[in-house]
Order: sequence, then structure tokens, then C-alpha cells
Amino acid sequence: MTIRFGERIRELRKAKNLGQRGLGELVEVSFTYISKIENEKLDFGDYPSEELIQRLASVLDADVDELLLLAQKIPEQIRKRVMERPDAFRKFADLDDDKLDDLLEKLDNG
Amino acid sequence: MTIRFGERIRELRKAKNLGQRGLGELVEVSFTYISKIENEKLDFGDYPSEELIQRLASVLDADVDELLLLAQKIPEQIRKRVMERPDAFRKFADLDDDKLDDLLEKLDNG
DNA sequence: GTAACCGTTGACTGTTTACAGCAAGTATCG
DNA sequence: CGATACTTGCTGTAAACAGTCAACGGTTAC
Repeated sequence: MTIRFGERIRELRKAKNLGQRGLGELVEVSFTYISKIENEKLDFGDYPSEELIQRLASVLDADVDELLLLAQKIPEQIRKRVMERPDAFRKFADLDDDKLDDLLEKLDNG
Repeated sequence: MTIRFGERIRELRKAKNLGQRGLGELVEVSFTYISKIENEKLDFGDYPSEELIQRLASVLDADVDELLLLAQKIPEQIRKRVMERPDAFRKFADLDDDKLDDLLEKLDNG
């Protein structure tokens, strides 16, 4: 569960039998940049741009939201809904884990 | 309810009987920048930095989260919780308004 | 009319970001 | 050994970002 963004990219890349150069070409960035991403050694920030993450997810057949979350970015769908119903999400955000679980349960049933 | 960020700042400023120059001094930016903010005429983006928004809220005795939301930014508290429990928030985000209201009601009761 | 005040706007500056690309090194593997 | 893949420090760059500054226009008030 403590998987890092960089590791996950590497994992997905290998699952596709790609080298960093191959992946770099597919998403149109240099292979050295891919290396830095996988090792989380970028000059600033720890993660690449949201745009690049989208391309990575697409090329690697991965779940965009999973990658975005690993990169500490809020998935678009959630972001959109928070903007539309801030009242609701503010309350949800104030709940502790137990209460959140209660709510999820109620969703599955009722 | 379709109030814009800029309008809201102007509203709050006037409620405090401040001119743009006065507000500018209080939050330590030039008054011309305040003007652009109120008219949403910034060179890029439509809103100032999160940091400045915080200072504005503070000086204007306004709710930070309200201003952040108007500026299309996710309040920190919500952001933090989404990262901690993405599973839950993903599900909430998929709900339509009615279902969200149901959940809120359940929160108020039991 | 002109002074004093208030707000608007365009051009400009400094910083940060998101990469590129080289060079020199390490690791691995046949 | 040599080929191939990956790592990493450095320098460079273009675009985005956050704000400043000078100049200007509109009121009111004397």
C-alpha cells in the first residue's frame, strides 16, 4: 500500500516489456526524464505534470486516477464534484475513518 | 449563487470600507493587482495564488474555504482527506445530487 | 479648472516549472 | 571483454506564473 509513484510506473512499464527509451518515445519525453520519474529525482516537485501522467496512464493501460493519486493530485472527477457540492464534501472531509466506513456501508445497502 | 471570485472580493472590501489601495497595503500587494483580481483580468489564470487568497480572507474576515472554492481551488482539509481515503471520495464523487443529499441526511440523524 | 482620490490597463520583470540533452558513470548480461 | 540499459549532475530553455510600475480616465469638491 506504500507503493510510490515512480515504482508503479516502472512496474507498469516492465509489464509491457518496454525500456525507458521505448516508453519515452511513446509519451514523447526523453528517456532520461523517464528515469528521473521512476526514481523520483525530478529537479522540482516529485512528480511530472498532470498532462504527462495522463499520457503515461494511456500508454501503459493504467488507471489514470490511480496514478494521479499516487502523484498527490486530485482526480478530475472528484475535483469537479467537490466544486459542485462543496457543502457535502466539506462535511465528508470532517469525518473520521470509522464514520466514513459507516457511510460507505450505507451506500452499499440502502 | 453565480457570484464570481472577483466580485466577492470587491464586496468584502467595500463592506470594510476599504479602497483598493488600502486593501493592497493590508495584504501587501500593489493596488493595481487588486484591481485586476476584482475584474478577473490577471495575465494568466483567473485567480491569485493560494497564499494571497489566505491573506485576503484573513484581512477581510471572510471564510478561506469560500474564497478558495470561488477560485476553483480545493480547500486543504478536503484535499488532505481525499488523499487519505480516495476509495471513499471516489464513490461519493460518483453520486448524483439526490444521493448526496440522502447521505447528508443520514449524517445528521444517525 | 484643478487638486485629490479612486479605479483600470498595458507593458514589463523576476521566479518557478517542466522538460531537453549531454556527459560521465554504474549495472547487467552474454 | 563489449553491448545495452539505466542513473545522475549539470546547463539550457520556453512557457507559465505572480506580481510591479507608469500612465491614464473618471468623480467629487473646492
